[in-house]
This record gives sequence, structure tokens and C-alpha cells, in this order.
Amino acid sequence: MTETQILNYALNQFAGIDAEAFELSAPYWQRKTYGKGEFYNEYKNVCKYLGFILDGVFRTYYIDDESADEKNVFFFSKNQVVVAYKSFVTQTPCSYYTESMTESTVLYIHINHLNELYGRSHHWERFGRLVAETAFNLAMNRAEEFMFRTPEQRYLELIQNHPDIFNNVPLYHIASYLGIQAPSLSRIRKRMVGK
Amino acid sequence: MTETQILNYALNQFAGIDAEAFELSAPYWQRKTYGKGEFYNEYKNVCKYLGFILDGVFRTYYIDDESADEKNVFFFSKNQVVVAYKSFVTQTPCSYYTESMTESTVLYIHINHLNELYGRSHHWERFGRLVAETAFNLAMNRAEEFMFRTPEQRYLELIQNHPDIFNNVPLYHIASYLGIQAPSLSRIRKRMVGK
DNA sequence: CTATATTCTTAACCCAAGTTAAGATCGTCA
DNA sequence: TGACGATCTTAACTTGGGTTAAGAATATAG
Repeated sequence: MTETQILNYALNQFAGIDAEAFELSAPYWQRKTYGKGEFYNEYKNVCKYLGFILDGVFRTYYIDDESADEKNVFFFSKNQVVVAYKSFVTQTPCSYYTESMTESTVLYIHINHLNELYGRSHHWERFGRLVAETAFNLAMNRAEEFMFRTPEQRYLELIQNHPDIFNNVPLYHIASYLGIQAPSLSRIRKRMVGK
Repeated sequence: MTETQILNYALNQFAGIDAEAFELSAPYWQRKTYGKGEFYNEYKNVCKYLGFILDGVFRTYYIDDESADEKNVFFFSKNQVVVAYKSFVTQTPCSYYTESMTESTVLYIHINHLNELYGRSHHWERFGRLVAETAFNLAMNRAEEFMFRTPEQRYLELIQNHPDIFNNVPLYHIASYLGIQAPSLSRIRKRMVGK
């Protein structure tokens, strides 16, 4: 399959974008590769593009003024959308950094073109709504993890539900994502032995 | 002002719903009062209505199977929308209870009628998108509070940003919302004296 | 295959929240 | 007003994560 076909298939799966609707968008998609550590979108930048990850892993993180260390907020991997959602929909500066953690390849589309597609096809309107719902679910799941689960439970659920992330990201990034320090994650892992 | 006028004004502020668009919806809104402790929507129920709070305060909470105690997730108060968003948009059973904490009055609309309005007017489509964005912001803010702030910081920010909630809700509900136990909140409050 | 950098674990000590139970305070209604 | 229920605080102890720094394990490159 070509990259375009992969995209077409994924958009069809995600939002029922059919061949005709996909054709409308075809001129607008562009391709970009990112090196490890390269930014998809930086702090204080307005996120203007919605990306679809053909390959690679991205993280969005927050830098705490006080503790000065990075806190991982989301991971995005292969066949997922990558975007700084709030910044994208409101076109305001982003509070986060979104960075490629590996060599990555992305197909992306400009917000203006996306807005144009919304007006041209119900399929794309539907796509816009589903992206909103996906963003809501991501944020809500994250809130629920912290409200209802202990760090140990979050760790176990990450292994269960996102082995793709767990197996491709250094543990100190996992710790940050779980909201704890690296030594605490080590203690948790030690505790688990034999359970 | 009549209650309908209050609603009309609020919807105009929120999503630019004009007189004509509001007229479309007028037949669909219904009014209901809730007593203290009465449920807007219960665990395992599908949320079928989107409500606008004329007066009162609601809370949505989760019951932890293990600890068996209630964890407050959101508060909703006067002039806000109350809805179990995920359940509402997906029409699936809700994981939460949403309960009135006071005598309350709500104007509500059925999801079928709302969907009908989406098709009939761009103003209402816009409304739907803004509700989605509001829900995303609520969830994301909640996640950020837990990821980036200490319980003490969360407490201070709640007082600053939501005095309306803080002043009308017992402290043990506040503690639950902050993700801590009542004795911990007492200790935080004691620490604060003199700061 | 070693040297080096990166990542992971461990140890020791600190501190804040959890837990449980008792007691103080506040509100409300008979 | 006085008594009850609801709410809030306090105390004593436990537990688990934070912090810092050192060392072990693993990857990577020369």
C-alpha cells in the first residue's frame, strides 16, 4: 500500500471517509519526516496542522516552572492523529511541547484546508466531530487515571492497554507519564516481582 | 426576565444562538426541579438530556469499587450546562452518578431534538461543537490539575477560580474533588493560616 | 571489544497524605 | 433553647512517593 492508501484506509476506519470525500482532501495532505527530538509543535506556538502518524512516536510534555522538569502528558503513535488539540481548535499559543521521540513520518493538513473540507462534505464534518470526541476521551481518560487510580494501577494499566508505548519508550518517560519519579517507578516494578 | 429569556440570553452568549435559532428549539425545552440528593443521571443509565441550570449545584461522582467511597469529578452550577457528556454523545451507559446537591431548577432538551436542530441550523451545529469543546476543556483542566499541581495548589486555585463552588459545598465534598481525604484538607487549611 | 553515554536501580532520609477514631464545632428544628 | 445530626478538626500512626546521589546495567559508537 502507498502512504496515501494507508491514510485513506485509516480515515475510512475512523470516520467513514469514503473515496469521494478523500479525493476532496487529497491535494491538501503533505508529508514530513521528523528526526528524534524534533518538534511537531513548540511551546507558545499556535498549532496549525493536524497530523496522521505513518510511523514513529510523539510525546507532548509540559515544563513545570517550579520543578523545572518535564511532565509527559500524551503519547501518540503509529496510525494515530497527532495534534495540540486545544491550540489547534482555538488557534491560540500552545502550553506544551510536542516532540518526536523517534524517526517519524507524518501526513498533515492545514487547519484552513480542514475548515474548508468541513463546509464541503458531511463526511468531513463528521471527522471534525470525531476528532473532538477523541480529544475529549484522551483528556478524560487521563483525568480518570489520576483521580481514581494509584501510580501502581496506572503502571499496570499502561502495560496492559498500551504495550506499544511501553515497549518503545524509556522508563523515565513512562514514570513522568504516570506522574511519578523514576525511583518510584523502580520501586513499583520491584514490588511487582512475584505478583 | 422569564426563564425562557434567561435561557435565550445564555445560549446567545455561549454560542451566538439568535432569536430565530432559539425559536426552533423553543418547543423542545422542558423544565424540571430537583430536590437535594435527586439524580440528574444515574450510574449505568444512558444520559438522554442536555440540561441548562437555572439554579442550583450538581455534582458528578464516581464510586470506587475498592475503597467504596465517592470521588467527585465535576461540579456544575448556575447558568452552566449539566450533562454526562460521554454517555450523552455515545448514548452508552454512564460510569458516574450526577446528583443535585441543592434544590435545583433545570431546563433540558432531548438528544434527538438536539440532533434535529443540528441539521436545521448552523447556529445549532456551532452550539454542538462548542459543547464538545467545553467538555474537552473541563476534562483537560481536570487532568492538568492532577498532573501538574499539588493538592495544596489545587485547593488555592479552587478558592480563586471557583468561589461559587467553594462557598456552597461542604468541605468533605471539596476534599473529594481535590483528590484527597477530609483530614488532609484540614491539614492544608491549617498550614495556610498565616500565609 | 572496549570506552562512553544513557538508562535503570538502589539506598537513606524526608515529608505529605492515608487511615482510624475521637472530639469539637456548627446548624437546625422541635 | 437544647438536643441531635452533620460537618470539621485533631491526633497518632502507617505508607508510599520525593529527593539526592551513588552505583549497576544496558546501548552505542569508535
